[in-house]
Amino acid sequence: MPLLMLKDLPRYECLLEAARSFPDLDPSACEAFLNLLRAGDEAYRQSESFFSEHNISPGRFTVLMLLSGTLGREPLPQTPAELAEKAGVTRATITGLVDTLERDGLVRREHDSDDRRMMLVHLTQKGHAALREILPGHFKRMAALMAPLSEHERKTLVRLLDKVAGQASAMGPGARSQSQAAAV
Amino acid sequence: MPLLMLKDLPRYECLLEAARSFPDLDPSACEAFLNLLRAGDEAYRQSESFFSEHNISPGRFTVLMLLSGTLGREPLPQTPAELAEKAGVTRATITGLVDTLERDGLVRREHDSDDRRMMLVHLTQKGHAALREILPGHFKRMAALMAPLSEHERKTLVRLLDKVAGQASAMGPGARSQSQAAAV
DNA sequence: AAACGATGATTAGCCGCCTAACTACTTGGC
DNA sequence: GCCAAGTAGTTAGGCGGCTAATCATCGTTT
Repeated sequence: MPLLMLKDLPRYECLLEAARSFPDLDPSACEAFLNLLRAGDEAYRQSESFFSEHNISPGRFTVLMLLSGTLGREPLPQTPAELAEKAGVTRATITGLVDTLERDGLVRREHDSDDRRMMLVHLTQKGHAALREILPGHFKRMAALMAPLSEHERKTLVRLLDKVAGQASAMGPGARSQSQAAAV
Repeated sequence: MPLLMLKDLPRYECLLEAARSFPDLDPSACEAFLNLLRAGDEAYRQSESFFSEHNISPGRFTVLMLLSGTLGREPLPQTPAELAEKAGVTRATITGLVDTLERDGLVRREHDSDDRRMMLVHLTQKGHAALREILPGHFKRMAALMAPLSEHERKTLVRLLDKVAGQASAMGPGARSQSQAAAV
């Protein structure tokens, strides 16, 4: 998540003191929120750093994953609109990502035969090979990052994060709307 | 965190099945990792949506917060290098952010009198007023997002996220290095 | 006094996100 | 058959991140 963010978060004690001047400041909510942004950003930068070693970006990797279908199965061509919906970005963004993936030979576009407004984006053999090369290291990196947490702690983390994500969706603007997708 | 990310994460059962084809895939680590990215992204988008109502971006907001010093205290002029270090971005990025903040009259730059290589960035009165206008709503939004979690769950979340962030730092490339900063 | 190495900030160009507008195409009503 | 409305994808421009290069400045050495 390339986004500007503080490297060191304020201590809880500082938040308590700040709450004196700002009655709307809930110290524990603030602390949790900032820690979530920071951990999410660091997790993203970890994957970004790893992907750059393979000359790909997280966004392009996600597009390749969506086109590969369920892991180990048949590639699944999709339209830019479908990719955008599943990835939670705009169709304009997908155009840019597919442009560079096509330039590098990892995907190819073709018009739908029935409706020429629509494109189908296909994973190429080269794209498939690129994924197979990247995935083991990606999974190792994920596992390494989560190594300090026990199985129980991971389940707890997922449960708490899901609560927050659910609330973000319920709060509306800014959160990604519901859709069905499966890709790692 | 404007970054491309899946809207709906794969179910744990799908990860278990995928692990058959990819021995490096640790299902619980993968699930936790993806949930962290998604929740972090949604939290970021929540704040981004809120800030856009005030014609500011999260990055610029962070710069203003760093210049305001500890909440409620005296503004604290800083150099672009200090801002970059504390925010965990490059000096080039800070140049761009300060450019637009200066254009909008929220900050001003002046050369350091002793060393003219260095700039000092000051928060203006207008910038200070903008912060005071934004902060109550920002804190309310944070509190609303974290409302589904009890105090105990928030503490647990912070503890688990801190473990992950610590591990990211230990893993090196991609993670933000340690520095001292306090700003909300 | 001049040269050199280092530092701080900025600039240039790329990438990935956005919104808004545009182009190509499809569908349905008349 | 024509036209209006809507859809899909792309383009243009802005913003915020990056790297690498450039410019201005400082301190040290000769």
